[in-house]
Amino acid sequence: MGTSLKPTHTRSPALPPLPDPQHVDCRGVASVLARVGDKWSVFVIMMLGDGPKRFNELKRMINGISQRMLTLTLRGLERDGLVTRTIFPTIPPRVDYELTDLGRGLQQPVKALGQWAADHLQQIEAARTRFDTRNSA
Amino acid sequence: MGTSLKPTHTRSPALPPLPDPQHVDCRGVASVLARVGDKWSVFVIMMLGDGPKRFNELKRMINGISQRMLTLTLRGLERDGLVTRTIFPTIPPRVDYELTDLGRGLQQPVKALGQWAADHLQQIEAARTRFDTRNSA
DNA sequence: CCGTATCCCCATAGATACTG
DNA sequence: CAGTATCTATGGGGATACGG
Repeated sequence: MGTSLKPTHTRSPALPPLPDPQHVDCRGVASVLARVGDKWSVFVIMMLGDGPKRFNELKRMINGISQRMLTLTLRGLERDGLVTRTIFPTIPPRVDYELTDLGRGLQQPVKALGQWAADHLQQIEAARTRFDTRNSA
Repeated sequence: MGTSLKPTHTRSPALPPLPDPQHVDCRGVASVLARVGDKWSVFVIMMLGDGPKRFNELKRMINGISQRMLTLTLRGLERDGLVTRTIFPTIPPRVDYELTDLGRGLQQPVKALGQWAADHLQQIEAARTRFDTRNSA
């Protein structure tokens, strides 16, 4: 947004326009990035890429996630409108989670990032080893 | 939506090949995503987009970051080979941080993600409000 | 089967003070 | 100017047990 050019408080000569984390846009964007950086969210989003899944189905697919964390992660994604939660009042109960259009949209940039990460993992790990070696010596 | 018309859940008795977070690739990718999800890393990477910056220059640009956090963030980025640290043994001392080629490469997918976040922030915030309203009632 | 509730640990962020 | 050192506190995340 090109927010109006209000000459703020005339405090400092010129405030940086974009990089202020307190700025609304930055904070909003950061909150989305935080979700991506979330330990489990990305995995869940990827799992749901090929159709709806049930709770325990997801739990089994994502090896290592606790029931609690899966619930919290799904709630967070649901809250952000990225997945839908559908309850089938059967016995035993059944709940399906499915990506929304918004969630599917997020998949692309996330995949791009994941692709980049996979492509450069070698370089990064090499850099880490080098750094650790230099520093531990 | 267009997901293939899977007749059933074809419950595979075997283990899923890709989505195991314990798998090396997944963990590696996750570690990169974690860095992106880091509260400050993305800001720093963006700040360095237009040339090298000094420590306090960055600190001033990123409103709200503490000295400690900036140091830790920069160390992490340096460790991953995303930024370089150049010391000028002058008085007073001067240290320049600059994006490496690797770091510049990471900028693109990150920008794409940031762009998506900015584009859909309205939708997400609306979803959050709706969810919170429904749930608090 | 699908969650919520509780307890506990420790990793991390912030504030502050000090050094090269 | 550019850090390091130290302390504290907040909360993320795992394990477990119980409820609908």
